[in-house]
Amino acid sequence: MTVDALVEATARILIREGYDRASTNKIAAMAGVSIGSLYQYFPNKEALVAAVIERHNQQLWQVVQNALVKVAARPIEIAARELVAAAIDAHRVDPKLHRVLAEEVPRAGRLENIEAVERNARAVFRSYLESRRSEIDVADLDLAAFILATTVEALTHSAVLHRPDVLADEKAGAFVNEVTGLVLRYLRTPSKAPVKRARQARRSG
Amino acid sequence: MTVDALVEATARILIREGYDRASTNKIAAMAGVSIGSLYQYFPNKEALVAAVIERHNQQLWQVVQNALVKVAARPIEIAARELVAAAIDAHRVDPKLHRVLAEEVPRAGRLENIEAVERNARAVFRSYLESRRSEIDVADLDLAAFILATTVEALTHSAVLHRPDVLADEKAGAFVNEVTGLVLRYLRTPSKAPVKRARQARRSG
Amino acid sequence: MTVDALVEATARILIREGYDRASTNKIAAMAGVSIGSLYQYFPNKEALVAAVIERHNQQLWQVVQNALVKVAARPIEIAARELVAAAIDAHRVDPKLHRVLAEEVPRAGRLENIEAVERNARAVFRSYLESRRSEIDVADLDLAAFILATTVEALTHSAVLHRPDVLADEKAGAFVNEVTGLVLRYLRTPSKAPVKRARQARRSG
Amino acid sequence: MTVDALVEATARILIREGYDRASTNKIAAMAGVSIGSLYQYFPNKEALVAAVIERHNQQLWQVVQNALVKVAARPIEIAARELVAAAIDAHRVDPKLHRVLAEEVPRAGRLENIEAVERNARAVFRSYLESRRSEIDVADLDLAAFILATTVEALTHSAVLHRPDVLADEKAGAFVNEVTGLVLRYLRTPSKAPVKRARQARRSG
DNA sequence: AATGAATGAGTCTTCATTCAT
DNA sequence: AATGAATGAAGACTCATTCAT
Repeated sequence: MTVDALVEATARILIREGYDRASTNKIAAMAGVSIGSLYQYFPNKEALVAAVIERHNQQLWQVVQNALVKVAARPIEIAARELVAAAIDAHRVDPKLHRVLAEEVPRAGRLENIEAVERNARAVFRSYLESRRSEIDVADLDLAAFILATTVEALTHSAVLHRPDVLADEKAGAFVNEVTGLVLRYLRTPSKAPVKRARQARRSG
Repeated sequence: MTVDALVEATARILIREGYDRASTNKIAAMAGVSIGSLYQYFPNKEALVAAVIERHNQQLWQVVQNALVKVAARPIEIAARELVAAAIDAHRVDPKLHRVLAEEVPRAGRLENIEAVERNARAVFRSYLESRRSEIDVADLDLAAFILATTVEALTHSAVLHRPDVLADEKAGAFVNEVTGLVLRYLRTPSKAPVKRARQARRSG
Repeated sequence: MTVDALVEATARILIREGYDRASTNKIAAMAGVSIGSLYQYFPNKEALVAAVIERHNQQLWQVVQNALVKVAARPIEIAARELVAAAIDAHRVDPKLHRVLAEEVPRAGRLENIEAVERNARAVFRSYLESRRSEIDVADLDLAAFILATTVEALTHSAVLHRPDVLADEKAGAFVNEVTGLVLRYLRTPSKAPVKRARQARRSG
Repeated sequence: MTVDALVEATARILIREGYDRASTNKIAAMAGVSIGSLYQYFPNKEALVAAVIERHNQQLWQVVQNALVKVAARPIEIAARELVAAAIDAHRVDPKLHRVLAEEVPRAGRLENIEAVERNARAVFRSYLESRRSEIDVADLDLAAFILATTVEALTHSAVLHRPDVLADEKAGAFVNEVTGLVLRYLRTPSKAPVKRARQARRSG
């Protein structure tokens, strides 16, 4: 299928050349398709990249979705660990592409959906927390969902993309343990009274 | 003079147009300087953006540095809260610029130093943890430093850049509390035994 | 089509403007083609000029080649005259272009083949001399080939490009006679003993 | 003297960079002078190059002139050899610069005097031939002067600039012998009757 | 549906030259 | 006299996009 070849070629070129050196001509060439055909299926370059994002998101979502389903009825201890592992797997789907999408593609126009998966995951994760309300000890469920989703995404992203050492065979388990522990302690330990003289975050110019 | 105007103009254009629509001609125009003058001070576009990154990093570092100094001899409870607040302040130095640098500028060639501050902060933060070794309960100090620095960066980044609601005047305190709590519980609560049937993160293709 | 138009336009612009005022934009305009099309067929300006040189050399070579073939089996007296005439004809193929190529185009990179024809001609001419070894009286065939080829090239070049008077209808015959005479006397007259007190060419700094 | 430094720097840059990569800024820098000062002494780049040509021609002329004076009253056998040697010496004054001037500098505007020396030499040489009219056997003195001057220039130019092998210590004498022989035979041997069926040089398009 | 030649606005960059100090 | 910051026209080249076939 021409469309598939083009999306695949776009992904490969994005990885090889980076976002701003990726040209539609190179993409068409790599797809083994004429530039004319490219424009028969995609109105412009943005749409091409959007399709890549779409496809990549779909794949990530699959991984996360699977984990969420599997874990839906399990207690938090199990769920946390499983979801952390799933987050790592998700980042491993196509790390190089993920890096380019995360670090180079401008979130403008049709391309603003790069973070769609994260939003999705956040929402579904919030639902999960809600269903486990009794087991956890947090004041603001929304805030907790935001904090945990962001944290787990950042840690697994960073580990997979920038710290391969942390995920080396013999250490990966420890990493998962640590992140899981971070999550669980946050959800279950009653926080101590806030420090008295605590200052608020200052406003800057 | 001219150099400053150019760096400032570059930052403004990056914000207004994004990385790949930022042209040296627009930058020169915005700086009120001829294109020739631009090239008298900067060998190419990359160098201009590198200077912006340099300057931005300097400013961020100032903020983080100040907090670290102030907190160097204080107990973790205080330090954690202070550093979270500092991380928020740092992200508030120039959030729009920070967003472009984080999301659009390719880390290639001279531009790979975008994350220099993060590396710096991570290292200095690790030193701090080391000095407080007795107060904390973690197995691997390096790993803990990586986890906490990444977490705090991600949370404050995300809050400042994407979730202004979370930092609204009446809620900012709660956010800082939560993040601080996340950090402290991680550092002080002995983790429970890992879940028995826990699976390791799977290797992907 | 387009390629030919571009090469032709390049030649015309080279003649009209000289090498360093010849711009790819002017060339495209003169060819009645967009600048984009120009770069679809030629990777850069150098390649365009190289194509002009190639084409010009081809034409020159045709002329010289024809003469050499016609003369291959003839005695020196005939051959010399014929080749001198051919050299004149060759320089008349496109004298203005020839002047620019000879005097302005830097022999660098892909452009170093400007003198390809001369090298060719020298080699084939040497072969001819070899085949006529018995009729001629020179010590060093290589040296003789170099001397005669250089001489005839220079004289016909100079006459065609700078001394039209010398080639005026009623005088052209005399010029050919003279050059032919120069060549034949060199090839056939045993040189007298070199002057006794002759000094060698001095080395310079 | 600033002027001298500039002319010298221009020559050096011409050699190092070629004509069209030679910029006034580089020249000023190499001369250790500000670009402003450069324009205090030379109205434009052309004038600078003209000065280099001027100076180079002066030096060449010196060499040729000396030889001509020394030889003025000597018989042709001596003179020919001496002048050939002088021509070699002249080309050795600054061969690299000579090459650039000969092959890259456009003979336009003020720069058309590149060949001034050759014209000079031709004229003076003609005078010499005239003074030796009785010793030589040529029909047209002008033509003979043109032919010999062009020939000797071309051969010594080519040898010095492109065929160092021909001027290697042990072979230089042979080269001078050959060229001298070429000249003398041309001047003294009565030419045989022109070949009967000789065709004239054809007119080309 | 597919092709690929053609387009031309727009990009980065150079460089001869000016002029206020 | 000297400086060198500033200028901006102009050049080489790229690339998203169109359209006739």
